[in-house]
Amino acid sequence: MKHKELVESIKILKALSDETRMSIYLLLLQGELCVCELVYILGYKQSRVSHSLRILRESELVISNREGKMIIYSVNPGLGDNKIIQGLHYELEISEEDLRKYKKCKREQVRHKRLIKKRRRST
Amino acid sequence: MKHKELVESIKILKALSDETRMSIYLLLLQGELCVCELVYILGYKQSRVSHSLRILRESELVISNREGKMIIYSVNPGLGDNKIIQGLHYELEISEEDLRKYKKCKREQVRHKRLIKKRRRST
DNA sequence: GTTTCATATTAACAAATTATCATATATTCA
DNA sequence: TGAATATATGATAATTTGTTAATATGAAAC
Repeated sequence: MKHKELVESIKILKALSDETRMSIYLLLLQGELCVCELVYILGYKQSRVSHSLRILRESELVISNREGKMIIYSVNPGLGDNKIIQGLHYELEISEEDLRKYKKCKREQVRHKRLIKKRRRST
Repeated sequence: MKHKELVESIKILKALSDETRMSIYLLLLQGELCVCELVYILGYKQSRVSHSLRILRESELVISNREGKMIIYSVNPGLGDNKIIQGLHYELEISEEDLRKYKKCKREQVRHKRLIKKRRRST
């Protein structure tokens, strides 16, 4: 049925037609991130990020993988040959501020430090 | 400012992330149409079509031109080199039913008959 | 086992969106 | 001028969406 494809595409468009979710998506385009890194970079409440990620997941724009306590999100490679997505990647760019924060997050190794925090505290 | 482009793109995505508006847009991709033709094809209330067209107009996805009593809508040719739009055109297709109705509308010359209706009646 | 940490989920609420009805505007024709 | 036609607009109710606070889940450390 042709109509189903259309509904799927509309779901993708709707998922990205929100600044919160678009910011997250553009960040994930830089590389995979766990939820706490996204919270760190964007400064949003954790539940806000989680809800947004759920919608991005349900539209199949992103995928997730558990790694221990953390859940790592990344863009769905299966959508690589979708022309809408390709156009989007060509046309849109992460904001300068988000990129700056992303780099800071990586420089400070936010994810890694969380992983070893417990260990340090217990010694 | 980079951010403004992002907001503009999100506006386009939002405008198309609705079945009513997407149907209208895909129909206009077939060729320009007046409001009464869209109402004829889609079977929606006239105000519903008008409101949808306004949002498509405000996001600059479509343009309008008055021709006498009628207002003719068409896709904005200015967006031709937008990669998102290009991907959209590649990826999405009008539904079979809408296409059938579109052809019927053209075959029956719905627009033209409206224009001459008055004349005929007055003779 | 309990505690801690990362994330998801639920519930509640305000804000935004959608479709419709009724009405207004603008154009043509007589 | 006034009637008829095509479209736009405003107001409203119904629905959906986005955010938050609070709570639940699930994994790892102890």
